[in-house]
Amino acid sequence: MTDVIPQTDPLALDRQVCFALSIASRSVLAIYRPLLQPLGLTHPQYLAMLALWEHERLSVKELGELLQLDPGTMSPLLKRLEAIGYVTRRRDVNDERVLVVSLTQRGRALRAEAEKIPPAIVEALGMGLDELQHLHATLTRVIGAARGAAAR
Amino acid sequence: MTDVIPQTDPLALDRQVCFALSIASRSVLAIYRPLLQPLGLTHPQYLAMLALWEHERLSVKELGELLQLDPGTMSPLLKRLEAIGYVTRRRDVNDERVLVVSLTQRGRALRAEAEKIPPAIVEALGMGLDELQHLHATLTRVIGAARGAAAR
DNA sequence: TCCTAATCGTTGGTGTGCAAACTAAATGTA
DNA sequence: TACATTTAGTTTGCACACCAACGATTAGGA
Repeated sequence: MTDVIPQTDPLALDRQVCFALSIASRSVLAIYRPLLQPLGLTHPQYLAMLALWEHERLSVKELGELLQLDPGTMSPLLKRLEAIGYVTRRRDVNDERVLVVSLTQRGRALRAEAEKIPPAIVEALGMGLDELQHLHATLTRVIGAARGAAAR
Repeated sequence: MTDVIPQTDPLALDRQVCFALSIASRSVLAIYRPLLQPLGLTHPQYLAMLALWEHERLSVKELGELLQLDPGTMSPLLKRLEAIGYVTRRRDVNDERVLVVSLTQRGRALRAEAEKIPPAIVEALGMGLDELQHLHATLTRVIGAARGAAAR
């Protein structure tokens, strides 16, 4: 009972879940930033690399679906990854509409560096693994609920 | 036990908390968007209005601290709110460095419209209030942990 | 086969977020 | 009082994130 005065205002800033969600997301990204900088990656670029380390080659559309990002967001992002030299972008031979993104040798090699990041984050956050797993589960439920709402 | 094959790869995309956090944040914001559009507000602008409905008048610095946003982000955002006609921006008479942001009549009146939003969100998400409160508490812990890490 | 519709990615516009350089104003100190 | 320092906002540059319009390609149907 930290609040003597009951918070009844549904518009109180510190009661908004969306507000907590934005800040939490930005705060956690801020921890990644210095760790990703040596790799030359931003956080969305890092997520794209994670997807490629898992799948080796993906179309822009598939990557966008995995990361839940617009093609208009993916397109320039992938061009930057290509400019750095971590991926190649080539039209599919069987369907000239689709652009296949593949890892370069340098992109594949980067994985070894990236493996240091998750433990560094956990260490920096100072939260237990069980707690983080629980958070992950909760967030997954929110994502499901939000996507359900969007579909309606 | 949905996973037959144990997920041991710490770089698996769907195990990253940062990934879940980004997507959850964006997914929830997507629910706000159509609700805020009639008010002519983006989500960050909505958060600024929440702060002003609570405090009536705030300096740019104070607003930035409340919303955890850069002055470089606040500055153009507040100009847009002024252009719409919801706030005024005036230099403080006692200290010409600080810019005081205050609500206009229209800005104050908007609150009545905004009151419909939180229940609409809860309804759309279809999650229980207790569940949302629990999420809020968890996010608050993450924010604290992340801010602690940043300070180190 | 020809034509319409659907698919895939790109481009341009707007609005954040963050960092760094900059201006104006106030503060503290010699 | 004069000057260096600090503080508050603005501006610029870059990278998302989303939307709408567009061009190229493919698939489907008359």
